[in-house]
Amino acid sequence: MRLTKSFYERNAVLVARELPGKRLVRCLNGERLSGTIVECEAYRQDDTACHAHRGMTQRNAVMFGPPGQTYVYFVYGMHFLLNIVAEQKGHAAAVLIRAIEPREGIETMQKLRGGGKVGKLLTGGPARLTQALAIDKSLNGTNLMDSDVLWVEENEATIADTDIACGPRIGIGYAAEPDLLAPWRFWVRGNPCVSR
DNA sequence: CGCCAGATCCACT
DNA sequence: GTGGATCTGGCGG
Repeated sequence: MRLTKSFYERNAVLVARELPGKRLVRCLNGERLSGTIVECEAYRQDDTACHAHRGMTQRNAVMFGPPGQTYVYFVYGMHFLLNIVAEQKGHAAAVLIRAIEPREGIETMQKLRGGGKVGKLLTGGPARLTQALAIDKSLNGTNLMDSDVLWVEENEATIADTDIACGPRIGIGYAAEPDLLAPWRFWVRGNPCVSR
């Protein structure tokens, strides 16, 4: 069953805490590629690590829109990163998906990644998973509640609260001290696909 | 192993 | 013009 708007419209930190264990599904040429979300991070409007903290721009506009849409952006000249917009329209917030554990379509993901990669090297890392799932800027603004190419659904197995760990976010050295230290990264304790 | 630079584009200043 | 919510391969210890 797909996650609904009521899941995404809450505080991004709460959404990020509950996304690990859910299943990210990408339908590519009729094939289901999917994996369990095992690592993600929350970003909020008044957060110096967040792209939206200086206000709306062409790039981050979707973060200011309604929840449950994707925010896909390009960094470092070669990587796409996948976020899910959270909170209500007008409150810019999103959750960066940092790692998944592959479930379906693993061979296709390996081809998309250039072959031979397994475990953490296949889908552990925000740019690795987008490459494995063929997610690029053309999917920016996708509505996860009604898209037929990308969505998030419940998994058959859930993760116990005690197996969710949290800590500071990765790669935000430019942020101010309190934001740098905020424990807004959540991951499945001990999962081999977590990026680090 | 770990460290570090290069890759390579585009939105924002 | 600058630098980034990253990854990879090459080099040195």
